[in-house]
Amino acid sequence: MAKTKTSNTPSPPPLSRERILQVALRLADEGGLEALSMRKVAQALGVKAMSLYNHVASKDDIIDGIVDIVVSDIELPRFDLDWKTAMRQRALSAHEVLLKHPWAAMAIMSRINVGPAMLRYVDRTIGCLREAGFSWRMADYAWNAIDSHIYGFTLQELNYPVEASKYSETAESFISYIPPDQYPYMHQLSLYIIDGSYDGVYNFEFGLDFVLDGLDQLRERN
Amino acid sequence: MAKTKTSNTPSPPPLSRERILQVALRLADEGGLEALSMRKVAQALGVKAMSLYNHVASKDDIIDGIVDIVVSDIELPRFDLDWKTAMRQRALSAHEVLLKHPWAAMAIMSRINVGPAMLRYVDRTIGCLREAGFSWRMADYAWNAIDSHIYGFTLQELNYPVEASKYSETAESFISYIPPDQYPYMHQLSLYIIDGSYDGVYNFEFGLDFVLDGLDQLRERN
DNA sequence: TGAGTTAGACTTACAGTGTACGTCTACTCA
DNA sequence: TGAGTAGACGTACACTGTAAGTCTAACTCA
Repeated sequence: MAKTKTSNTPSPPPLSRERILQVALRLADEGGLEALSMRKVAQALGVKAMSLYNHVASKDDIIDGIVDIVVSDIELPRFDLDWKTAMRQRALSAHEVLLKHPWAAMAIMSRINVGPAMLRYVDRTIGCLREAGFSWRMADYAWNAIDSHIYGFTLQELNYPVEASKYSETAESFISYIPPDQYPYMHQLSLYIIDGSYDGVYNFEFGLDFVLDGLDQLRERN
Repeated sequence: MAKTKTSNTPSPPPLSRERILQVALRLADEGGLEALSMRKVAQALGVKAMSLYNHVASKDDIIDGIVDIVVSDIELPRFDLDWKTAMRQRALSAHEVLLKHPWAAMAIMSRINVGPAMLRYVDRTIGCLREAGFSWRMADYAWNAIDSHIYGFTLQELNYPVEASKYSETAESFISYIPPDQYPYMHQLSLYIIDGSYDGVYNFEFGLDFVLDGLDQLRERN
C-alpha cells in the first residue's frame, strides 16, 4: 500500500503562505490591523508563532500580502467604456472594497505597495486615462487626483466614530460640549442634525464628480 | 530670606504637560509616531516613564495633545476674503503644516480629534463656507470634499518613498521590475520619467482647483 | 514650630509585541 | 541506509504601555 504520497490521517491542512494570509485577513477584518499579531495568527492556525516564519518573511510580509488580496478585489477600469464612466466605476469599487476592510485604506496609504494586484491596478488605471487622450503627465495627475479623493474620503468616513443612523442622537448628547459662543457654526450645524433638517451623511460621489468633471474639461481643451 | 517660593538651585524646569508635549512633538517629527514611546519621552526629559503619568493621562493623551498643537499651526480661513481664496489659503496652509509633521496627517485621520484647536479650525471652516452662501448641507459637504483632497493628497505624497529630485534615477533602477508586457503603461511612464520628459512631481493645487471650481459652480446655481 | 497632607518622581511587575537563534522530528531521495 | 531538508517548536531578548505601590521633599495650617 502506497502511503507515501497520500496520508490518510485527517491531519489539518499543511501550513502555507495562502492559509496564513487568509487567516490574517480575517483577523484584520475583525479587529483591525492592531489586532493582528504573529501569535494570534499562529493560534488561529493551531500552530506556534515561529512556525509562520517558514512560510512568510515577516509580519510586514503578511500585511503586504493581505493588502494585495484586498486590492485584487477592486474592479479594474474597463477600456471599453468612456474614461469617465470607467473611472467612476473603479472609484466606486475601490470605495466599496475599502469599506469592507476598514484597516486597508490606512495600510495602503502608509506603506509601499508593489504586489502584483496593486501594480496591475495602477497600470490599468493609468492606461485607461492615457487611452482616453490624456497626456502622460495628465494621466498621472488625474490618477493622483482621483485617488486623493478615494483615500481621503474613505479614511474620513472610516474614522467617523458614529454610525450614520445615530448622528442625530449622538449630536444631541454632545451638543453641550460645543458652546455656541466658542463654536457658533458647529453648534448650529449640530442643531440641524438633531432636528433632522440635515442627516450629516456624506456622499462619495459629490467630491468625485468635481474631480472627474474638472478632468474632462481639461481633456477637451487639448 | 524667603526661599520658600523661589528656589535658587539650578534644578531642571519642572515636568509639566507642556514640556512633555513639546518633547513628544519633537520626537514624533524626528522619527514618526512609532518612535514615540513613554520611555523615550521620559528619557529626553531626564525622568522615568511613569513620572509622565502625573501630568498626562496616557500615551493617547500625548498624541491628542501634539495633534492639536499641529492643527493650531494651520492658518484659519479668513472671513474677509472671498470663500474660494480663503479655502485655498487654508488648504495650502494645512498641506504645508502636514508636510512639516509627516506623522500628523495619518494621526489626524485615524483618531477622533476634539482638541480646542481642531474644533476652532473646523468651526471656522464651516463658518467661512456658510457665510459664502452655501447651505448648511453644502457647507458640510464642501468641507468634507476639500479635506478629502487635503488628506488624501498629502498622505499619498508622504508615503512616496523617494525624494522628488531622485525620481529619474529611482525609476531607472526599478524599471526592470516593471516588464512592459505585464505593465505596459507603467513601463512607458517610467521611461518618460527616466528621460526627463516628465518629472513625476504631483501638484497639490491641481486637484484642489477641481473641487473648488466645482463647488463654486454649485454655489452660483443656487 | 510641628504635624499632616500632598505632589510628584520613583521602583516593580505584568502582559503583550516581533523575531533571532538553535533544536528536534519526520520525510524524501540517492 | 544514510544524508539532506522542510518545517514545527522552545527559548530568549529587547521592546511596548501602564497598573500599583513606595518614598521623599515641600507646602499648609493650627
